[in-house]
Amino acid sequence: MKNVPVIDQIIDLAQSLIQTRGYNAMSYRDLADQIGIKTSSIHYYFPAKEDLGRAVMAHYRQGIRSALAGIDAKTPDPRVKIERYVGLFRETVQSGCICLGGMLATDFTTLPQGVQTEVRNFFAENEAWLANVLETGRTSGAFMFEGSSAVKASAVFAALEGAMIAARLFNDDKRLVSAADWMLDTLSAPR
Amino acid sequence: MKNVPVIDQIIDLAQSLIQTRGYNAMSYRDLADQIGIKTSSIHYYFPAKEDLGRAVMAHYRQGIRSALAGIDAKTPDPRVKIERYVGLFRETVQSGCICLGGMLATDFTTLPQGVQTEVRNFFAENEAWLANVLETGRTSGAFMFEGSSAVKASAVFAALEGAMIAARLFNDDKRLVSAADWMLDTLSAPR
DNA sequence: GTCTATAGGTGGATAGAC
DNA sequence: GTCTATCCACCTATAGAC
Repeated sequence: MKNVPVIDQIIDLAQSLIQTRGYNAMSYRDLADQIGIKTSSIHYYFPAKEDLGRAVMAHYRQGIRSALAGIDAKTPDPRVKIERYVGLFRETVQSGCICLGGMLATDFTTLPQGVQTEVRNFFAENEAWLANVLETGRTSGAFMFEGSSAVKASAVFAALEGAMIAARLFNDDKRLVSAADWMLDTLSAPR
Repeated sequence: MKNVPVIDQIIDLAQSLIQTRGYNAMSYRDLADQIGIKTSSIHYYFPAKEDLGRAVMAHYRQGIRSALAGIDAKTPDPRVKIERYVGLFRETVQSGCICLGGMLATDFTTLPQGVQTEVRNFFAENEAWLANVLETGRTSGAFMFEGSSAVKASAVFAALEGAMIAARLFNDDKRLVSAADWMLDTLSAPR
């Protein structure tokens, strides 16, 4: 058994609740009751909900950053990279969640400004990584597409986010897989 | 000036607020204040929030149904149909909203059961229409793709929903257009 | 149908004891 | 650091006058 610091328990549970229920349906009371502390203890670490929201999104971004670095370290093949990237999404949807970024993007207008910025940065970061993979793949001949790789990357990322939302809606992760397969197929050079 | 019945004002405003802020961030007080009535008057028409939620989603579905019938009546060309369909999404995103179905799909776990059912039906209805257009297009040679048209339709719909969310996030409706262009391109006969 | 008044619950947040 | 106690704003919902 590990002795997980309370602050980490708060962040982890808050992330999970936001991914499942959304920002506005996650409350200090939910967190306190499930962790077994009082709401005032959470306010000690995160005086305002905005502080907690930013911390959760920052932690999530750091996790993605590590995962992307791991993918880059394990394979140079752009196609395999995308496959592994899709694997990250599949893990999330299999646990009954959608992406934190996708959830907060729909909650966007109700978010404190500091959280809004984190959400936009999350999107930009994913799209930048994808754009690089796509551009590398096009150069090597693994991929074939026209136009800006950045524009294509944003379309790919949005398609995955949408597929994730639909997959959870119907409790059917094949929706994510088939959407990803289609994308990879159309990005590949014709046989 | 038209004399819009109060019940219609409620439904219209509730729809707009949910599309902008989400189900849980839309309140009876918001509605009452903006319309200029009291919350108890809204409860007269919609005793529980679930009743209002179902009415809004049902009204939205009816609007989409009319729009799809209008598209079907105006052109038999599958490609043009998709283009007009995308036009519906663009109108929404240009008014600073995302699709009601997409919003409620992320709010899904917090929704009353009756609203959940409406959301699933909304997705199914759009996908069924898309599947039919895709299948017709494949038969006529306008489209070229492998596998089930229903599976492809769900991927197309999810991609549009995701693109919409991202387009609003960055206040950039070109994101929706480029995603739609890419889809139409890959559905068309190979280059 | 619309209102006043109110109930009971939950939201984020703070002061101060320990 | 964690607690008790409390604040006030907001939420959905209902009873009953008009």
